[in-house]
Amino acid sequence: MNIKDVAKQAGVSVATVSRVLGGVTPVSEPARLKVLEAVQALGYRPDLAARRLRSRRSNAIGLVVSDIRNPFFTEVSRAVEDVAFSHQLSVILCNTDEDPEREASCLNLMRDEQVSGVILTPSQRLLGQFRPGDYGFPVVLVDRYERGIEADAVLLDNFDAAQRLTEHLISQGHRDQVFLYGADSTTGRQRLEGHRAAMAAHQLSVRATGIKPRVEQAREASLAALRRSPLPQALVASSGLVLLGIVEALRESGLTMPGDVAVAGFDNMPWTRLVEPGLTVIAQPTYEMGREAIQLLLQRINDPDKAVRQLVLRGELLERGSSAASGRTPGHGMP
Amino acid sequence: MNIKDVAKQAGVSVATVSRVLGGVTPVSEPARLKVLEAVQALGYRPDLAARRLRSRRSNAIGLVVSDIRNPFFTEVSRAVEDVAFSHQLSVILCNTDEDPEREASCLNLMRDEQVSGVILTPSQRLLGQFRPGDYGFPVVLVDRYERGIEADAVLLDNFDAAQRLTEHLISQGHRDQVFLYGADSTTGRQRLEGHRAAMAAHQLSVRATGIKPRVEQAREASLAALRRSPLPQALVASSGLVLLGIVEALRESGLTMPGDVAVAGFDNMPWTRLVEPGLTVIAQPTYEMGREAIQLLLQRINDPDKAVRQLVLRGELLERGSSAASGRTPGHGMP
DNA sequence: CTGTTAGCGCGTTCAC
DNA sequence: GTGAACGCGCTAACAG
Repeated sequence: MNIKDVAKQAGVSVATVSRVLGGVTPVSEPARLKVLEAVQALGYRPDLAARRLRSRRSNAIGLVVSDIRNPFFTEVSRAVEDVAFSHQLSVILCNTDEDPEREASCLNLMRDEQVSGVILTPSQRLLGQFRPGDYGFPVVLVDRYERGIEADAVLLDNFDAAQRLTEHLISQGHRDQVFLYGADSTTGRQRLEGHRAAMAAHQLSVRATGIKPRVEQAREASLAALRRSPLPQALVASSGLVLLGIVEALRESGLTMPGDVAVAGFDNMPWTRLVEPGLTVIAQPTYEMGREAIQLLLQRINDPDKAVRQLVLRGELLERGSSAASGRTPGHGMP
Repeated sequence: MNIKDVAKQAGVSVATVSRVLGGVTPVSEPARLKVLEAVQALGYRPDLAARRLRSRRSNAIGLVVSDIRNPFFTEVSRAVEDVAFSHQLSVILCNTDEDPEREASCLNLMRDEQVSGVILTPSQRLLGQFRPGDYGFPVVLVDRYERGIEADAVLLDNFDAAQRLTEHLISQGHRDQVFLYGADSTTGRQRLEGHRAAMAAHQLSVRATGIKPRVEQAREASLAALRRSPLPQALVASSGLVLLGIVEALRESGLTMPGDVAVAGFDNMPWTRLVEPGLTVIAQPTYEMGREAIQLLLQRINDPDKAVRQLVLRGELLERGSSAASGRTPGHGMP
C-alpha cells in the first residue's frame, strides 16, 4: 500500500498524487478529486519515513525538559503538545535532570530525528556555553536564559517577581527572611538577585541558601534554618519544589504559618491554596508560556532569519495567608 | 556525510559499516575497530529516516495518555521515558483528553510514525471496542482495562484498593459515606464496585455520585453533598483529581477534617500529607507501573506471540489524619 | 566474514 | 498541468 497503488487507482502518475498531497504545485481539479477519492478508498497514509528521507524534514519537534514531573514543565509540555497536535506535529519528549551529559544525548537524539525544532530548558552549564548554531535545528529556550544569548526565549521576569514577593513580605513586617534557591539554575539565581534588591532597598541583610533544586534538599535546609534561635520571620522559596520542601519542614517541626514563620514562594500549584492558611506565591502563566514557546518555534521554523525574540512575562503575586502580618492572624496556639 | 563516507574512510564496504552499527551479524575485530574509528573521526550519525524506511522499524514508542497533567500520568511518563532513553528509544507523546476522536488521531499518528509499540490509557469508549490487532503495533494498557481484552496491561487492583479504603473508613466510625467517582472511566467504576462491596459487607447503603473527572466537577459535587443536613460522615474520592476538588470544597465551606467530615481518596500526591491533618489515600506505585508497562512493551516487541499478561499491583493504604475517628481529633472549634 | 547490489516510498527535476 | 525517472541513506539478501 503505497503511493503507486494510489496512482494506479486514481489513473494518474505518482507525481500527481504526491503533488496533491504535498499541496504546493498546482494540480487540475479533476485530477485532484480522483486522487483524493483514491486516497479515501484505499485508506492510504503517506509513509513518514520515506517522506522524511526524501525531504530532509520531519514534522516533529523536540521537548527537552529537566524533569516532566516539575509541575511547571508538565503544564508547559501540555501546551506544547496541544499546539503541536493542531499543526500535525509529533512531539518527542526527553528528560535531562539538569545533567549536561543527558542533555547532550537528548539533543543528539533530536538531531538524529531531524526534528524541525526544539523547546529546551537548558541547565546552567549548557546555557553558559550555548551557541544556537551548534544544532541543526532552531531552539527556543523556556524558563532559562541569560543576557546576550542569540536565541528565542520565553521567560518569567524573575528579578521583578522575586523583588515584588520580597517587598510584599517586608510590607507585612517580615524583615528577617531566609531565601532558599536552586543554586544550579539560572532562574534561582535571577530570583535571588530580585530578592537581594528588595532587601537592599530596605537596608536589610540577605540570608540566602543555595541548594540543589530537590524537595529533600529544601526540606533539610529549612529544618536547619528553623533550628536557629530566634526563628527567621519568613522562609522564601525560589521555586515550587523548594516551597514544597519548606512546608514539609514546617509541618515536621510543628510550626505554623504565619504565626511562627511566614512562607512564600513560586508557582501556583493546585495545592498551594489548600495548605492552611493558603500559600502566598508568584503565579507563572505556565500554559501561556508553553504556548508562546511553540509559537515562537513555529515562526522561527518558517523564517529562520528573523531576529530572535525574548518574551518576558510578568508573574502574578497571589497574597494568601502564609505571608500575612503575624500580629493579624490567630495562628494555632498563639495569642 | 553518510555511510558511504564512513566506509571509504574505514576502507571497508558500506555493508560492513552497517553491520558494525547494527550489531546483529558478526564482524571481524579489526574491521570493527576501523569502522568505529572512522565513525568517531567523522562524527558520523546514521540517518534515522533512511534506516526506518529500509528496515520498516522505528525505535520509537508512543505514549498516549488522557492528560499528562494528571500526576499519575506524569509519573508514569517519566518512568517510561527513563527506560526508553536507556534503550535508545524515542518517546512520542500525545494527550487525548479521553476524547475518542483525539484518541484515534493519536493512534493514527503512531501508526504513521511506525512506532514499535504504544503505551496507552484508553477512554472507556475505546476500551469497550478495543481490538489489539487493529493497530500495526503492540499496545500495553495502563491504568484502564477490562476483563477479556487480549492485551498486556499494568493495573492497580482497583476493587481491592477501594474496598480497603472504605473498610478503613468504616472501622473509624465513618459509616455514612459519599463516594465521588469518575463515571466515564473504567478505573472509577471498578473502584465504585470495591466501595460497594465493602459497604454491603456492613449492610450500609451506598451514596455514589458519578462525575466527569475534573477538579471543578468534584468541587461542585462536594459542595452539593456538604449542603445536606445532616452532613455525611465521609467524602471518598475515586482519584487524585476528585480528591483535590473535595478538599477545595471543604475549605470553601469552612469545614474541617475529620472533625466535620472525614476525607479519603486515591493517589499519594506530594501535597496530600501537607494538607492538615494529612489526607488518607491509597498510594499507587506509579513510577513502578510506568516501568513495568514499558518493560512489558519491550518484551512484547521482542516476542509478539507471547501470551498476554496483565500485571495487577496492589495499592498501599496510607492512613492519615483526614480519616481518623472523629471523636479522637480535636478539630478546629469542636469540643 | 565481507562486498555488491537492489530496493524501501517518496519528492522532485526535467522533459513533454 | 502532467508523467518518467532518479536518488535520498540505509539494510538485507545474496554471492563470494
